[in-house]
Amino acid sequence: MRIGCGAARIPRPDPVARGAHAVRGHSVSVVTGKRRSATNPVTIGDIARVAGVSRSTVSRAFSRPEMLSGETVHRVRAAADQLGYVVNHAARALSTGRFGNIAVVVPDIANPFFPPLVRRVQTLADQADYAVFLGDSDEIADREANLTSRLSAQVEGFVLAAPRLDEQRIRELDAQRPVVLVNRDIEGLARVLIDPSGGLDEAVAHLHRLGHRRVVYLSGPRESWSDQQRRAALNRAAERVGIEVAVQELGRPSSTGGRDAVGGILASGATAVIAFDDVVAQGVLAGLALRGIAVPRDISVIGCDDTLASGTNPALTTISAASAAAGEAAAELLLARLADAERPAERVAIATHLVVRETTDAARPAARE
Amino acid sequence: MRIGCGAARIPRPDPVARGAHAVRGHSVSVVTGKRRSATNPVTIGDIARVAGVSRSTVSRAFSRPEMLSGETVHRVRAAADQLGYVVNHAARALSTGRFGNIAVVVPDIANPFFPPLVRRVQTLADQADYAVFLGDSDEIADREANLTSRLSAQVEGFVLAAPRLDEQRIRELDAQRPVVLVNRDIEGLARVLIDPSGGLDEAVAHLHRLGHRRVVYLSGPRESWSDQQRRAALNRAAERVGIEVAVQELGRPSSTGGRDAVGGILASGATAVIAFDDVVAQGVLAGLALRGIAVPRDISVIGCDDTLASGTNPALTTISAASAAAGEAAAELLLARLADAERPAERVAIATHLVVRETTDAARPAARE
DNA sequence: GTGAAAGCGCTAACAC
DNA sequence: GTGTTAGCGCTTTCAC
Repeated sequence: MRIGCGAARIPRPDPVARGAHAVRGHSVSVVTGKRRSATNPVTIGDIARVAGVSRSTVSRAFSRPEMLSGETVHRVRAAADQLGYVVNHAARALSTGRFGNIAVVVPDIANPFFPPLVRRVQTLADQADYAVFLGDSDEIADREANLTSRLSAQVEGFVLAAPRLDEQRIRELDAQRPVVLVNRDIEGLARVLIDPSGGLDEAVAHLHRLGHRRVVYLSGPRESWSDQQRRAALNRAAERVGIEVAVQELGRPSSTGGRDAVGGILASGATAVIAFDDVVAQGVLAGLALRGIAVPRDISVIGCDDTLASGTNPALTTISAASAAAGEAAAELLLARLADAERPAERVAIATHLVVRETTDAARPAARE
Repeated sequence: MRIGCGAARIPRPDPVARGAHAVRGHSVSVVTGKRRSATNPVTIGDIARVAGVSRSTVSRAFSRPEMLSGETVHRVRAAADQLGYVVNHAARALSTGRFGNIAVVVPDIANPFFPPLVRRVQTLADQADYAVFLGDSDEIADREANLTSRLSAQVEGFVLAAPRLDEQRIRELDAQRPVVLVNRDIEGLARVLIDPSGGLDEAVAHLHRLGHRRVVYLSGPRESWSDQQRRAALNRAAERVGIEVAVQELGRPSSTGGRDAVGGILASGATAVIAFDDVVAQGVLAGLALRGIAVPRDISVIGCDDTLASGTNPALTTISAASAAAGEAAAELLLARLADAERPAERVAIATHLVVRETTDAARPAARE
């Protein structure tokens, strides 16, 4: 048994002994008799002891070094480095309310629209010393609600990308923690909106010029703001030039969904397809290929989001969406808001345009006309 | 001044008055007069007051309801629901050491190999009531180190996917918190390994059968275990059948990297290309198309990971990698470990095979031979 | 410039 | 079965 450790409670025998045994309340094999703290391997108290100062001083050395003598700061920092200290944000948050965490919630991280967005958010957050939680709602509003409420006690703010939640719940969340929306337009909230109308106007004009008079729109999820915008913008543009639009409901955007929609597309008699996104469009391409229907000879296909680059077969004409740019704008909005609570909730709009691929133009006068 | 509140310290006057003042230390514009607690809007103490029980009882009603009378549990839960209570995991962690968080760290979330993996991890974690942090190291070992150390005080464990960190630092991390590796083989650590040899054997046999005798391998990042494995497995298989392999170093896998490699590929005189992953292979396809070189007539291309489905042009022959399956296995390993600390670190292997696309077989006898 | 003490929200020995 | 008390790691008045 060790003797002579005068401290009121012996915090931690020594670096080696530390880290060896179980958690409070559990009787784990006590053979070694060692145990590390519930959370941090090295705490402010450890540093205080080594540096010969109080815990407050150590704390200040990190958060308000200007309050301390340079000498002290240096000594504390040295001790911290030596011990390998890393701040416990959770504990800090308990007293400051600042977690140093934000959350990004998406409907489906496997949908190629979102990874570039998430990546930008993560990068900017990291630069501002925030860590990021990722929530994947699987396109389900209630799961999104669970995620956000679960997370709200650990984050300072949210980026909700294409949220499926109803407006009411989003407003409630925003009342708790600052929220930045991507592709969802709620008055008074910070939001980044990708406006599809520019790209769709061009797409419709393009199709019209090529002789198409009837197109089918393969929709996205009902809850999707983007889908609503695209639908509306398409109808407006089509009406203007005298093109007829038939909508085919698809729900969750997926390649198989697009493939399975081919039957309906052909039955509709349309000569061109505009898909909710590139993933769906790619499925359509695959489905058409299976039936031996040639694109663009027999039918034209246009996607949205420009997520598949020129990788499809044939290379897909699409409408740009700039998801990374949206992620960047969202992160900036949120971080600025966290840095300055008084900042008003801004609204950022991102324009789109038609991207016609060089290799093959998916839009052509339909042979069946 | 309020009198008669016998408690040693007055916790909080009442629900309305609460939230009425500024953040500790900050003098915020008090016009609205509203302000919530540093972290949670409603705490265990609030519930205790409403339900007329002690805070411990409230706590127990959630963590160990079987200790309490059904009546009490019910009353507490009712009060909690009414107030809209959500547990503060950070505070809980401070006393239990259990955060209810895990972290997934990837080199590049925009690389299509990772989203399905991350998604599976997130889904399984969610089911076990864990929230997940996402770290994107941008392929940089030091950033990965920062992320993991930053996060280690808020998570119970890590999934490190294709980590770029050196073995030593990974071991140190694992000593702090359980780590599960994906595509990195470190003895004694839990890991999920996708074994490329099956698929590469098939690919090489396939190419050999078609008459190819010289292939170029477009490598991945040096730090990548997967790349090392693929390189080695390819060399073994090639040697066996008498095919010559030229390696072209590429670093970070990207479509543009693949496209820019085309010059070197052509100069090498090889008749087939095996790329580190599908993204690179797609870039090669694009680069070849730009030069008017036909695949598979003039040269054959095979990818890895099967991340682009049949969306490339022409549809890409590739080697399966099952990133979702890897994510699932990794999550299971980690969650099992968290539920039972005594569990040994397992090693899971995932086999691969060659996926020859229906539309067009990218491997053919080279015309230039 | 630095230390003592209280407290963030929660859990867990230890009474009763 | 339930309340009391102490304490997780950190910050922050308030003294000195």
